[in-house]
Amino acid sequence: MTEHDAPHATPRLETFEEIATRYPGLDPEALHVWVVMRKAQTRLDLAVDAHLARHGLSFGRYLVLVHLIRAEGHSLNPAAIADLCGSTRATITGVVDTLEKAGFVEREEDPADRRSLQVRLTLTGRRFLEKMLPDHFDRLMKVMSEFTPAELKTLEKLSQKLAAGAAALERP
Amino acid sequence: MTEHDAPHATPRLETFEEIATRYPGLDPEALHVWVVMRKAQTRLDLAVDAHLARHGLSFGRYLVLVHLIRAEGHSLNPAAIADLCGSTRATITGVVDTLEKAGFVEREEDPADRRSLQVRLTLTGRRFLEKMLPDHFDRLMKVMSEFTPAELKTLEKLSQKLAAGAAALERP
DNA sequence: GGGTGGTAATCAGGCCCCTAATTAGCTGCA
DNA sequence: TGCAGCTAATTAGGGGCCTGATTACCACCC
Repeated sequence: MTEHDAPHATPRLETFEEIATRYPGLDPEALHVWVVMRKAQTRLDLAVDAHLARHGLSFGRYLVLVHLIRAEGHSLNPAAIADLCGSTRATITGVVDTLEKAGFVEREEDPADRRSLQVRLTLTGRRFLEKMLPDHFDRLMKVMSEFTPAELKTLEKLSQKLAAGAAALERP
Repeated sequence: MTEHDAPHATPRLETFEEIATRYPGLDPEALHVWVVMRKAQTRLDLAVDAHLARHGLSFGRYLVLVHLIRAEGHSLNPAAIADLCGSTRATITGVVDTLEKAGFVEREEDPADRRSLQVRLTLTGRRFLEKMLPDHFDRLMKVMSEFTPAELKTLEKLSQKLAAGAAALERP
């Protein structure tokens, strides 16, 4: 009746595993490590999001705040923030809206160019960061304390190879 | 005038880096590796999403299709799919809606329990996977070919430690 | 047999981030 | 001068995934 009632009639690939085993260039060990690695990354991502959410932050909001506190005068324009965060100006507009409502940043007109503006961390925002960052660092250090110094070096090297390999996903 | 005009008047923590260096438990090397690692993960995530998007898939849709093709009878109920994908039933409802519109899956009533249903991969869906998976595997292998067999083993081990460490982010 | 509690999927509404279109202002050149 | 083309930020609208409420149904137990 349906195709899979007669699997022997045609040499059809029936499952993911069959396709995998028949794919000539495939290294099962490499595929296994890929899956383990991606699962770990997903779990870490979720944990980071949940951790930041406890402080009322999304990752995007957190990143903007950190770039602002690092910046000269705790102040940047939206375009610069977008570049530093690797996101778009439109996204930054929304994130800054939220942070402004929370009182953590404020927008100031740029007298030299009326198209432009500066986003400045407020005192409230700075105090908030000073309060949340120790917990943040504490948790990061607890994650990283799984690794010996030698493993840290290895992790860094492998991360760089991974970033290089990501380019292979982006090609034609 | 504003607080930061008089940085010497109060021993205030002014920047992320200052907070970091003053934080007693902080290992700068570990923090550096954390940042390198997270950037690599972000880049990989974006690359995977872009690669799947070229096939018209989100990661969620891809995952549902893969679990279906692996399943007995290419068929699962939404609750099982949600468990396998690590997402909620409500999310699966939406993903299955999209896949159904594309003709890749169909819903069938479960005669034994009228609350329940089966989501089945259609022939169209299976053919689609058979066509896209070789490209998918090809790209994954290109990513993983950055690593020697020994490095793969190390990567697996470090990934597992990372997943274990993620728990440290989740605690009180 | 009829209510009570549990479970299946779905709906309603929200958050985050994206792209494309829009508005406003700058700049350089005929 | 005035206009063409660029650039800044925003708005409009959409996609993906979430939580919490809702609807329909099963199953147990009195």
